[in-house]
Amino acid sequence: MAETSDFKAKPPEGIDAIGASSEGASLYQLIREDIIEGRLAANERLVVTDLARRHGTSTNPVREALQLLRGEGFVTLVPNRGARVRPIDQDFVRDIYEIGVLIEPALTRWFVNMATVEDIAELERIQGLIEENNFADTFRHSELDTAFHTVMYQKHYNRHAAELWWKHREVLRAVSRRFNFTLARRAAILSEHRELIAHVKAGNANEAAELIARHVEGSGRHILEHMRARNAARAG
Amino acid sequence: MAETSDFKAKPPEGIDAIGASSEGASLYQLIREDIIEGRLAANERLVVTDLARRHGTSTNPVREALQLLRGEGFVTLVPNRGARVRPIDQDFVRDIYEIGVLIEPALTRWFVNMATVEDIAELERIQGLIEENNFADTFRHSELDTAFHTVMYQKHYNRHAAELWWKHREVLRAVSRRFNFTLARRAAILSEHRELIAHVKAGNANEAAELIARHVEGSGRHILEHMRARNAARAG
DNA sequence: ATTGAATAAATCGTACATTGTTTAAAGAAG
DNA sequence: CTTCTTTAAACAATGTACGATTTATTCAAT
Repeated sequence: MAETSDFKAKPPEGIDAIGASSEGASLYQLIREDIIEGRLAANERLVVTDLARRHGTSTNPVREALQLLRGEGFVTLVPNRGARVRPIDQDFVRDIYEIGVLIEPALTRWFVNMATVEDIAELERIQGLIEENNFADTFRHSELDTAFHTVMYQKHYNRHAAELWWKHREVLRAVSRRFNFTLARRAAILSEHRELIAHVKAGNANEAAELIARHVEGSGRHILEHMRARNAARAG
Repeated sequence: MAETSDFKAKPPEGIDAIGASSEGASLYQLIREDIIEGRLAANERLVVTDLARRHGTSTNPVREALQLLRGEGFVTLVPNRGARVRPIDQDFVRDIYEIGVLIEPALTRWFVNMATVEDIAELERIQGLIEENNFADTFRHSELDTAFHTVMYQKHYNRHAAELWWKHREVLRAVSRRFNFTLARRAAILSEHRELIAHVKAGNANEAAELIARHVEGSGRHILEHMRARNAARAG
C-alpha cells in the first residue's frame, strides 16, 4: 500500500511541528537548508536586511528565524554584531555522530523489545527497496535509509531522544549527500541492516544495540573520511 | 585560592555565550527562568504584549526571545496562536535524565583518561566543600554538585555533548530545587562521589563510567519520585 | 441548545528611529 | 614617505510604533 513516493523522509510523530509564523516558517527552513546543505559558507555573515530583501519580506521575520536557528545551534549571534553561520565542519559532524553512537543503541534496544509483526514487515519492505535501489539513486537511498531507522525510533517513549536523533540525522544526511558511498560502506550498510532485522526477529536486544552502535560509528567515520579527503584535496 | 563564592554554577567554556540583543538577552533569561523554576504554569499562554508591558519593552524583543526559547525546546509555538510554556513534567524529566545516563558515562570515561593532577585536586576540593556543607544549605549543595561535574566535563572535546549535558543539568537543577534530599540519597551522593574520585585516581575509566551511570540514574529517579509524590498529594 | 454575526484581542508584517559598529579617509607624528 | 591616530560617514543591529490579518469571545436570534 505504501508506495515508493511515500519516502520523503519525515520527522517522527510529534516532532518539530514547526511553529513560526507563516513567513517565518519558510524563512527558517530556507536559511536552515542553506546552512546544512553548505550553500552558505562557514562563518558567513547573515545580514538581516540582505536576507529580508532576498526573500521579499521585512526584517522582523528574518530576525525571528535567526533566533530560532540560534536556539537550535545552527547560527551564532554576537550582540550588536549580528549572526553568523555556525560551521558544520568535521568537529561538528564528529560531535553529533558520537552522540548518536551513545543514544541509538538505547532506542534500538527498546524497539527490539516492543516491535510488532507490522514493524518488522515494514523494516523488511524498506530494506527490500533499499536493496532494489542498490545505491543507484543515492538520494533515494538516503531517504529510504532514514525511513528504515525512523520505523525503529518513531514510537519511542523518549521524545527528547528521538527528536535529538532526528535533528542530528538531518544534518548528517545533508552533509553525506555531497559524497558517494564507497563500495565497502555499501556492503556494510546492506549486511548490517539484514543482520539487524534478524536480531529484531529473534528478539536479541543486546546484539541489535551493539550492531547499531557499530552501524552508526561506521557511518560517522565514513562521512568524516570523505570530509577529510575533500579538505586535503582543497589544501593540496 | 578559589573561595566559596566562586561557585555560582557557570556553564563550561565556550558554551552558551548568550547572544541575543541586550534587552532580548535578559528577557530570554527571565522567561526561561520562569519556566524551569515553575513560576509559569505548564501550557500557560505567553502573550507577547503582556510580557512586553511587564518587562517594560516593546514587543519585538519578546518575540525574538520566544523564538529562541522555542529553538531550545522550552516553548511551543502555533502560527497565529502564539506561544505556550512547554510543560516540564515527569516525562520531560525522565527523557532528559535518561539521555544523561547515556551520555555522561562517555564524558566521564574520557575525563578519567585525561585528568591532570590539578583536575583531581579540584574535584577533591569541591568534594570537601560538599561534605563540609553536608546538605545544610541545599542551594549551595546544588551549586557545588554542579561544579563537581563541570570539572569533569568542561574540557571535553565534544562540545555538543557537553552543551547538551549543561542544558539538561540546568533543568534538573531547577526542578530538584523544589524538593529536599532524602537521607538515602544524601548518603548515596557522598559515597558515589568519593568512589568516583578513587576511580579517577586509579585511572579506572570503565568503573568510573559505570558508577556515573548509576549516579545519574539514581539522581533522576530521586527527582521523579519527588514529583510523583507531590502530584499524588495534589490529587488526594 | 446551537448557530452565526459582531466584537475584542492577539499575532504578524511593515516602516521607522535609535544606537552601536565598522570602514575609510584625513591629518599628525616619526 | 610611511605609519599611526583621529574622526566622520556609511552600515547594520536593536528597539518602537502601528496597521493588517487571524483567532477567540460574546451575545443575540432561531
